[in-house]
Amino acid sequence: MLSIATWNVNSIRVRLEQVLTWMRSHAPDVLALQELKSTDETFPIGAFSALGYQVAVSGQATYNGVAILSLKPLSDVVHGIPGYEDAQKRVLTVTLDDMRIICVYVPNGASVDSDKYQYKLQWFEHFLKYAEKTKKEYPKTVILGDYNIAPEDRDVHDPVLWQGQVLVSEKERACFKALLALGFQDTFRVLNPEENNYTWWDYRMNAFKRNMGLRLDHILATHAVMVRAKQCDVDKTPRTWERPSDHVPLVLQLDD
DNA sequence: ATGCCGCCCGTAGGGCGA
Repeated sequence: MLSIATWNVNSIRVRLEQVLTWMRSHAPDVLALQELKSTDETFPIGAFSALGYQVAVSGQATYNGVAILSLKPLSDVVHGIPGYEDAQKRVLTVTLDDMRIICVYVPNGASVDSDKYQYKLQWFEHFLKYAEKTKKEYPKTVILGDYNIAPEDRDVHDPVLWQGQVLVSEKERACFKALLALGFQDTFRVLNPEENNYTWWDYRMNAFKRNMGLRLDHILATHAVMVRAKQCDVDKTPRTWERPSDHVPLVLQLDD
């Protein structure tokens, strides 16, 4: 078994002990992290190497920042989307054996009438080209992280309330569908066709207790990976801890 | 609803996230 997980931690400095606790009990082979809000210099590499993990990190002060932790050796580390200049650190790619792994933190978009929404859509066009190119070079590709898109109405606690809003809008969903059309599969949805589950709950309004959530974090995989996929599960437990991230881990299990 | 909560920077309160 190989387990591959993703978790938007909303500040690695604040969440370090929770991440370490979770890693000790789950022992993921690979953990992709988003929203580090940490520079490369302040990222706690030593804490993860002490658990036996190799670390690749693309940090940024205050906002964004992504990392990949792996028990197996990582190689061919690529920062960002090649050919697309972006000061925001949102993409990190590594190779593990013959598998390419892309950790992604898709822009939030703020609101559909904002410049940030336009940036999100434009950014995604570049990301689509990168995903397509990567899949051609690596038949076994996994893209995991915080997509900031709820793909369908069943991924939204109140689709009527959310209709047309950022994270749910048709243009954003078209971006996600374009990724699927390239040959990537939404592992959670394929393996749990009937399950309603979310990966993010707002800090406000007691949203977690009321299960007012969205499914924003995803692990996408090409067919050559999907044939090994056994389970993909949301772990809601860390959201019950003191001072949690607003996102929870998502874990994909692959047969050997 | 210019709201709610949490984090960052920096030491007040605005920017940002989702």
